[in-house]
Amino acid sequence: MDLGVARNLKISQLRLISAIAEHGQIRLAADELAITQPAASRLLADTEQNLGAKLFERHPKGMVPTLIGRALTQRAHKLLVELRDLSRDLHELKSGEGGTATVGAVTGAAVGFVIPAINQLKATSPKADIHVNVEASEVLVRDLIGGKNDFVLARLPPDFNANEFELMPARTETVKLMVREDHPLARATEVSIGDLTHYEWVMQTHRAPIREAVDSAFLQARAELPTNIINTTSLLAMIAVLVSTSAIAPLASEVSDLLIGNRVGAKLSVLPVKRPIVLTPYYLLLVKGRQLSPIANRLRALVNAELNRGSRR
Amino acid sequence: MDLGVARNLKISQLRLISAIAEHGQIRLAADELAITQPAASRLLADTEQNLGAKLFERHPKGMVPTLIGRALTQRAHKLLVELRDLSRDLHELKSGEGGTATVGAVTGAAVGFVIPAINQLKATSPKADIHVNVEASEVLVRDLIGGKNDFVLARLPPDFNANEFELMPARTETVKLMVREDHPLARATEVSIGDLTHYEWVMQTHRAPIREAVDSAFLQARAELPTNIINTTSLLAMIAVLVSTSAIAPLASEVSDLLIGNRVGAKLSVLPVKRPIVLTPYYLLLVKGRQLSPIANRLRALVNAELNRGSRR
DNA sequence: TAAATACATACCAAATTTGATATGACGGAT
DNA sequence: ATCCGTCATATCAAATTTGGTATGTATTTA
Repeated sequence: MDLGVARNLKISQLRLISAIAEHGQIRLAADELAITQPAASRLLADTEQNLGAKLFERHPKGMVPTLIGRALTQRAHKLLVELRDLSRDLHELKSGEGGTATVGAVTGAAVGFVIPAINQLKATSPKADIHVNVEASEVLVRDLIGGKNDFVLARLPPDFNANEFELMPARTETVKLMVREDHPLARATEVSIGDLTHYEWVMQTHRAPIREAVDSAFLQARAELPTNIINTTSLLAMIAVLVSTSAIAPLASEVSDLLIGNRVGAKLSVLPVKRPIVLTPYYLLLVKGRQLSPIANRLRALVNAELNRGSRR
Repeated sequence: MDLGVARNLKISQLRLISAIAEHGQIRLAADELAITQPAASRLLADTEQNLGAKLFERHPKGMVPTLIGRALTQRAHKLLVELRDLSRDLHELKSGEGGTATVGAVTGAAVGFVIPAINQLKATSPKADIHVNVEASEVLVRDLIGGKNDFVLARLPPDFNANEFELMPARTETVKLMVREDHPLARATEVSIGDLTHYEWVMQTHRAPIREAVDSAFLQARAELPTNIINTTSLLAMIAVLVSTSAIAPLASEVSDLLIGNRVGAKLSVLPVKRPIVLTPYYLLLVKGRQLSPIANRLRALVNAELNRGSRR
């Protein structure tokens, strides 16, 4: 991974940047770092030279971040939080604490299989510490490899080696284009993706599989991509936009089915597009050779059973 | 901020840890860092000594992360991504690029005011680059201070200094307890929070304001806290659990209103609790003295207008 | 006008880092 | 038994870092 100018940064520099932004004075920041004011001044100057940018404007009564300084301060803060959490993780793991089951799933799989399995597990073990991550496959698989998820229901991104994983029965996921119930196109008998270019859209940003699947559908239809788009990952925001505008939102079919199904009954409709928009299949993935906690193993077995109950599509 | 053992970490160590985990061999990791294998071996050994933990098990054919090593690898990766993004930010800002409007809002405010304002902005500037962060207040305010959000609709957490902000008209947010439409308690005329201890719950983890408000309501009623809880931040997961179990989910009243209102019409009900569960008021917050981009200023004005249209509560 | 406050620069010395080469230990493959 | 591949250790030297003290500059305050 190319870190650019950040490759030479030091944690002390991040701490200084963050402390100056917080206190507004380098003298106070120096105190926090337990160094003298001249040492802090030089450290800041060195940092600015390394980065090639002025981070703070100097004033008689202290310092104020520049625009770049604000951006850097925000990043520095995130980094420091991450470092603190790294220490905490380390401490907890050394103590033999921290036993949870963490399962990751793409949205459809979360709704269709993971939640039911968790509900079953909770029936017998109501106090089990279960965490559900609903994310894109790339994030899920990377986190699986990185040990953050115990197992995941996700697609296998192309640049990952399938041999590293145990894969369970495949599932195919499709995308439904949602609109509000009284949308101009809600009662259309059939629409082509190309007809939808000039509508408003609300969806995740680029690189989300759903977004790529939608972009791909436009390209395959040789149609222009939409440009009137609100970017958000929040389902809530999407629903709010859908019911108050003529926007279109692409959602996984399991999500769509949940929302407009009898149990929830949201007043949304699915556009009948000529060619279904299909996402690549997803799998229950585990890393070969990795041991799971007993609770994670039980949850995996329950998810597996849920997958096997439904017929293949 | 106390970084614990992480205070002495170096970026080269993070890169090494991440590269070893990725490649499985220290020789290949050394290649990636452009250092010799013995240098990498010593760097790893020094890192393990500093952290007081073994990160990798050595084998004749390479290395495998230990449990602690997996956790560290995941953190290291996050840190490296953050550093890369720091460099990218810096590069973009130096080039005069990167003009967006980023608004943060708690869930109710997002639904009630931000989405409508964005819809209006989009009507005249459909290609404006707008980002919406729906998070807890503490995250939003911290990110506001850190420059990540241009402005936010959030509560002011107690340990923040109100004088740093421009505050706009206050709003009070209440929590509604949601259940599926045919829940045993759905038609109750009145329930006490204490009656709900032994039901299943699905909600965010501790420290989320909604979770704290719910915990507080139980404590004020001198009732036991529920223990049968599924932890998730995903609204989708909550809805899925609600419609398939007898679980209760606390949601902001604006979210609740959106879901069960005429426009969405989800088959959920609100439990009529005797004492309303109230969250602290939230505000439109900006940092004093900070300049916003023109698009961010316009969005703020529109949000302000939305706030002023509704009557005070 | 003098004092106080805040940041900047110069210089110094000790400690640490950084990366190399040379070589050893260990386990697996042939 | 030998060779190969991978990781570990020892040693060295150059460069860099780290933090200090002393002092300077600029602005504000009393």
